[in-house]
Amino acid sequence: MTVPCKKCPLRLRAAFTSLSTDELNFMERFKMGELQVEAGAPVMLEGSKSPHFHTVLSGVGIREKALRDGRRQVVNFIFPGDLIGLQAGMLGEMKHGVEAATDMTLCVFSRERLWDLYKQHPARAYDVTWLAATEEHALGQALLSVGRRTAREKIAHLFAILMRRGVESGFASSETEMRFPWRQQDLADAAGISLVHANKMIQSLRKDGVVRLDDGALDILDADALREAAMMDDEPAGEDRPLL
Amino acid sequence: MTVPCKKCPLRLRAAFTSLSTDELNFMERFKMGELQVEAGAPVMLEGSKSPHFHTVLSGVGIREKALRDGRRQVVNFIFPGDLIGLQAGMLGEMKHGVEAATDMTLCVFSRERLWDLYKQHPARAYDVTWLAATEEHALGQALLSVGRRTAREKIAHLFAILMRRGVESGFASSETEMRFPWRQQDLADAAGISLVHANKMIQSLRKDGVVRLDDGALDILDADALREAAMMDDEPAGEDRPLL
DNA sequence: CGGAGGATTGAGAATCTTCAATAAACGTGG
DNA sequence: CCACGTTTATTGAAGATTCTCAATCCTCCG
Repeated sequence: MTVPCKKCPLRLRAAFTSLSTDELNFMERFKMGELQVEAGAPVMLEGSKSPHFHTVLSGVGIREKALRDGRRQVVNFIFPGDLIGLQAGMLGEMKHGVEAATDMTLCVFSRERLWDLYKQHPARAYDVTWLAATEEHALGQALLSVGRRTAREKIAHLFAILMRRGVESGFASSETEMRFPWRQQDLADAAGISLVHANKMIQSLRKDGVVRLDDGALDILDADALREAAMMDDEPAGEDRPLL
Repeated sequence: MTVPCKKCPLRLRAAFTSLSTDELNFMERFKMGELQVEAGAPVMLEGSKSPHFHTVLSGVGIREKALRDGRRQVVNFIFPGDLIGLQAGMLGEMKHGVEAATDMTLCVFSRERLWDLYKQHPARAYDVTWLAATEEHALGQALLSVGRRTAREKIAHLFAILMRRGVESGFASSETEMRFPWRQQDLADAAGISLVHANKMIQSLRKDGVVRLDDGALDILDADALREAAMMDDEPAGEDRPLL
């Protein structure tokens, strides 16, 4: 049994802007169903040409790309409310793979009707572009980090970013604590460093009392120290994020 | 004297899709003027809140971000036809700076009227999203490169990507030769390596007869060797790219 | 109990960075 | 036309960071 858009639990969160009744009705016809994916399983494969795209209803995952010899880069982390597969919708095929880190449930939309959305609901089309621009911003941040931060700064930055996204999306259980289903290998591949070295940087942050990370949970012990270790310039809190 | 959209020289290129008369008229009212920027000068500053955004009519440049201590990452290279400042339009402020590498001339659009575009010309709104999605793809590629390629592969990959963009946009003078106004420091900052090491990797590619780079010109001497050195999987040629 | 996946640690090896010096190219003022 | 300052390119060498290899440990699960 699928959740009707009118009762979408994500929409209750303050972080998402609200839709008119008319728009909700459209979305409801737009929505083709739901998709369940198990932790560890692929959601979409790099290069695939799915006729669908998705919004994450619950759970988290990663976006990843690979070189032909297998070297892997985690491009981004996925949280509830994120749009998946827009690239396939616009560009014909997925330019990265998506993998579930926890069990995930996804809203399934028809790629064909994306065009109807643009024609009939320009405000929602605007939202789609907003999401794409935000995604672009996130990738730019990641690129700066991977290109110019030291290994320790990269790991600290990842923790800071992940926690922020967790809080914004409601995935985190508090401002400082969050379930952490990702492997150290995922962190290493996101930071562009080796697994061994990633582990050593995590140890360093632990030793200095900046974060705790065990039993699949992340705990920010000293937020200021973390920002410092991550070389972050404090950004103002994000505005409301559109949904679907 | 500014170029009317109807006579936009870029539109003549096969790589750009064509607009209806109606749309051209709209674009003409949308366009507020032209902007000239000298080589080396900033086009937009990171964090700025310009009421305008732009399409590049001629010339090339770079997008860059910086850490607060000055470490710089070149996020992307800009070619004719590229959209600049969409982020400021959607997100309120520029998330990266833009700098001219050659003299550039830009089309100036009003940020406020972007919304009118969405309401009145959904097909063009779709194009804007297409451009954003393509940009996102490019950043994903860059991230994979910076995170997982070796220094030599990174430099080779940059040459390959730059040449491809140059050819697609008409900036390159042939399939293998292109004016190259960027400094080695820009390449290093794009690859996420030091200037000294970037220079050594360039030397290595020269020594192996892969590229020539001097007098401000890049010459691909052996395209296959370049793809090999860059660890590229050959992508099919890009489809038509929308303009404005 | 045995196997698999993940985390941890030590150590030598490589890649890459920083420092430092020189060379080449170019525009400016005299 | 030349001297000079500025910017960019080039090269060598020492030093760091980061990587790879390899072993151990731990937890979970059938």
